[in-house]
Amino acid sequence: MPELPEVETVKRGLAPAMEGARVARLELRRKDLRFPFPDALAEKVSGRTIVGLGRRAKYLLVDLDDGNTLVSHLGMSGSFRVEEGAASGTPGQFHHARSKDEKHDHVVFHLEGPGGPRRVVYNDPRRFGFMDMVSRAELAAHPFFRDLGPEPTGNELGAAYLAERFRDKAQPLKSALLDQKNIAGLGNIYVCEALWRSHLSPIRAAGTLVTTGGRPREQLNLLVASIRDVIADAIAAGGSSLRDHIQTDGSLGYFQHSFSVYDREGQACGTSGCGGTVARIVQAGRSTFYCATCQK
DNA sequence: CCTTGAACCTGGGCGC
DNA sequence: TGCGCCCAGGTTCAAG
Repeated sequence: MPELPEVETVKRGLAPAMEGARVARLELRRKDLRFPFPDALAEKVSGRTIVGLGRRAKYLLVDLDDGNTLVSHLGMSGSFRVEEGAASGTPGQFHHARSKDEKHDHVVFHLEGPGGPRRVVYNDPRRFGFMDMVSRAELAAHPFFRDLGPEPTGNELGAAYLAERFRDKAQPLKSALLDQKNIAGLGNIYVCEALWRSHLSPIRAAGTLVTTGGRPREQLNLLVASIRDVIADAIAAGGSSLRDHIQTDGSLGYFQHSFSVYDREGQACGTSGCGGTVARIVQAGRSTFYCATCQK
């Protein structure tokens, strides 16, 4: 499911339910997701208070009051949902408000706070997601985060920075933008969309956007602006929902209705005056959607 | 160093 | 209705 805008949407949806709440119990319904859960994860989280939620790249960060951060990656199919009310079987007026367990519910946060008891449930059919516990002081140096490039929404990302990263690179632009070491948080959808907005071909060598002197060419400025714009637009739309919900209340993001090329093979290119058709090719084993007529 | 392909896992869609 | 095949928002690791 999740690239940066989807994880940001999840974070914003979880914040009202989780921030300031106490974890009465963390329930792990299996011993692993993509990786085994760290030792005694349930015991370490149970009883702690959540002091804040954060996001870095595609990672959701749950800051606890003991200085540790629960790090959650949603892989391809992970999602969170919030359920107000007490746990099943607990006598009380909230019982009716609680939803049924669903297939692939792997982790349940049983929370208590000013708004009453509630559950936050992590569901992940493919189990490519994972959770880990890292000391906040060591977060930046942790292997998950150590090599990540800048966030596309921040000031660090600019044409000069990308020129430095792309210089002399024969690697296709598509792959260079998917590389989390260059920019953190972009995935298949938003790379395709940003390249279309920039009129740049996904096949083109990344180094061709840099002069021999190492200066960014004008097209690199356009690429940076396109990346920023598409990410901002997607966050504003609550992310993209392809096969399932993205928002924590079960509703859908709607940026998928704004796709210009992603999953639009055979459809007309929307670039004004272009007249081309969206094509699908495979790069590094993944689908790339683009218009060969206007993306050079 | 670089690039590609397979692997991890389940489910949905489509053709027959 | 069922089967087989292909595809899927990510990341990592082996191989060439």
